[in-house]
Amino acid sequence: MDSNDCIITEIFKEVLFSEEEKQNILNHFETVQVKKGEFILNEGEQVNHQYFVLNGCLRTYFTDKQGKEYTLQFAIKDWWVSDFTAFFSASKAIMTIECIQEATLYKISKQSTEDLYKDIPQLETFFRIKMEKAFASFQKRILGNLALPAKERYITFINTYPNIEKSVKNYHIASYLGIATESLSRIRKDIATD
Amino acid sequence: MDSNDCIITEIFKEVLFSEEEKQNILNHFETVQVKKGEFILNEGEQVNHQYFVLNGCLRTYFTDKQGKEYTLQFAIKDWWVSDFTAFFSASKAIMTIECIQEATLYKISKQSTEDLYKDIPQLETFFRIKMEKAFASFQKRILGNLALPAKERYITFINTYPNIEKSVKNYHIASYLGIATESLSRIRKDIATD
DNA sequence: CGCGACGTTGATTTGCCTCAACGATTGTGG
DNA sequence: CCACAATCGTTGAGGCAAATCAACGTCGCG
Repeated sequence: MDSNDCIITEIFKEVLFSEEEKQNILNHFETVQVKKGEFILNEGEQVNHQYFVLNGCLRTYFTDKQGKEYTLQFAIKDWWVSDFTAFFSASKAIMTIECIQEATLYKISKQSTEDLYKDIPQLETFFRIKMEKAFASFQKRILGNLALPAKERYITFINTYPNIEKSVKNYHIASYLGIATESLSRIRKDIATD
Repeated sequence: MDSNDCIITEIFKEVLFSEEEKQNILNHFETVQVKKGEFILNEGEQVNHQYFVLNGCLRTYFTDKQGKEYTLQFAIKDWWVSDFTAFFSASKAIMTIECIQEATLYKISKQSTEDLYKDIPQLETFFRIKMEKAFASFQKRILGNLALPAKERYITFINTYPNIEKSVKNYHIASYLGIATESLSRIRKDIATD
């Protein structure tokens, strides 16, 4: 029961549950281990799960017709990851999720998520608030993309996600910022010579 | 009671309530009438309310240091509007909300929203799902801004929001797309001569 | 009617992309 | 553990999409 408590507190740090509730929650989660270079979701697949990242790093990206990749987000410790647009509407993925640093994940299905909402209303509140924060961060990103030039977007990125910066390749960051790897290289050089 | 039913069904179309619940909900809402050119929120103000748009049109925009405006979103009939980032965290607005076409709004405070979540769990579900959809549309916008050139973004916009297009000035659309008004003008010309 | 707001057009500039080549670093098999 | 290949990052040259600056139509409204 000790290690179970551990999982629960990892995922739902702020929430308190009864023993019965804990057991109920645990029955819906499954641990997954993924290696660098593996994919937990491919474009076109049905999206039935969301994942909580215990450790490691993943990236969610979109691939356009020319094969260019655009990173929507990185996920490290304590983040949830999925193609949420598809997950919420129980439809097919338009995104790919790649493991870029060996990771341990807790996996839960959409059905389980909804069952838990019914059984434990606090969980619906928990996920609602998570959503609100994710929404806010997306809003910030949209404004940043509209209002800031590439250099400032890069600076904002490394300030906002100092932990992620260490785990990912520069070309991943470039694809997150929406610029070419060469441009990022020049920006870095430019910043270095201040 | 008839007109009250009307308000409730306007806002929460999909949800069914008891008479008691309806009365409870109504006690928390207030009708607001705003004229073109008026503001329902200014940058720096405490954000305590969100608004449901019954009719008319508003725009939420961010202003940078140089005074340039970036439209985050338009709101027409059936949309909710606020500086949600600030609303969720009960903090100060970084956005301005301007009425660009005379509008009727239903207004509710953050406190009231949370009280209603406790009294009527269906409402928390309702708002959670709203959030999920808003999150999905923001995700789409981020990817569009990263992956598409200005012309394609404009075409996507007028296809996605044909109703909004009629209500707003071209320079509002330009500020939504993140381009100069002159560029939008040239894109429109370009599209016209196909 | 005339003024101000809005939209268009032209000329020029600029930030970033693309293409190409070349260092640096990492990983792997002998 | 080294050698070599593959991957990743950097640099340079040239091009393009969109910004900026400036001027000029056009429309709606007091």
